[in-house]
Amino acid sequence: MIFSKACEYGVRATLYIAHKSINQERATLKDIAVMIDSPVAFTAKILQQLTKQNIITSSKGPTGGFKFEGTKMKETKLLEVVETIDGKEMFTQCGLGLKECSENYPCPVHNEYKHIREGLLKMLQNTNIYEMAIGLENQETYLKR
Amino acid sequence: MIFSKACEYGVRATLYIAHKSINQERATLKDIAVMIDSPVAFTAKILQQLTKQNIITSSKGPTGGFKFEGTKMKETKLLEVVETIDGKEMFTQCGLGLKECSENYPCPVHNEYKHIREGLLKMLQNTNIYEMAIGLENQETYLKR
DNA sequence: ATATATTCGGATATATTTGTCCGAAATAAA
DNA sequence: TTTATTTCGGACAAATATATCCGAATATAT
Repeated sequence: MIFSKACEYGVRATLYIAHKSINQERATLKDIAVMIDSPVAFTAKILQQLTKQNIITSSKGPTGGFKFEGTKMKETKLLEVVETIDGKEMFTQCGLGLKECSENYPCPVHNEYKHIREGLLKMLQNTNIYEMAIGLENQETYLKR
Repeated sequence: MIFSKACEYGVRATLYIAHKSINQERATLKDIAVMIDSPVAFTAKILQQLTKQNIITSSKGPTGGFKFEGTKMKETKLLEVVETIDGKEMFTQCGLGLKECSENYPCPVHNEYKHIREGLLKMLQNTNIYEMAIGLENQETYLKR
């Protein structure tokens, strides 16, 4: 509920692609959708966003698909994926929806909410794609069910 | 973005009602909508939910409106308001949308996300309506703009 | 009694998110 | 060059969230 459905699919797809890239394999849209259990065409749109942001690369035709280029996977944080799909607003906006909420003009939950928001941001900044893909590799973590 | 728009309005309305109740005054729908800057009819629906949950009470007719009964305001935590409107799912669901995500079958963000979710839950459990209404009373915090 | 002010509840409208469809473009292999 | 396989992009559809409208029910005061 913190992340949109699109973002959930996006992160799962990204991690699956990373997992494949570690083994020098491309991931096709069909493959991805099956492996992360997501709607194919909707997933395609999300992958296009990630491709435009140069997080992943795509190629068409047979042998085409999605992958991480070079060391990109090790340099990319979860935050970049989330921001590409859900935007940065969730890390800046007021918990009660006020436009002008700030230290000088705080809403009633300003301080308490700020900590949550910052915790989330730090978590996403500190989590990198490669490390999570290794967890998948070792079957310590999963992307569907 | 963590809370729905309905929930944002609901919390703001609740705090305004609490603020009025401290001064032994009722809050009418119109009054509330103006003071928290929310759409009137939509706010009405949300207040009905809170009334059905017995968080606030309502009365019809002239002199009618919404208020906190007796010591209710001091006993009510922010969590109850949020759960009434947005449900409990946000405190239990997987960050990547998996149905069966758990300690035994974790998604790649399971542990990291768990801390965020629990932090949010604790924050909402520890925040009570009365204390926040006092902040409004003292003009240390605000409900609109 | 009547008029007035309020909440309640159902139907409807609008906006956004989620999801689908399909033809075009690109690429590789036969 | 043809065929097969893939992503791309635009239009469309469905589901959900947000918001409005209006008459009914209720309560108060005149």
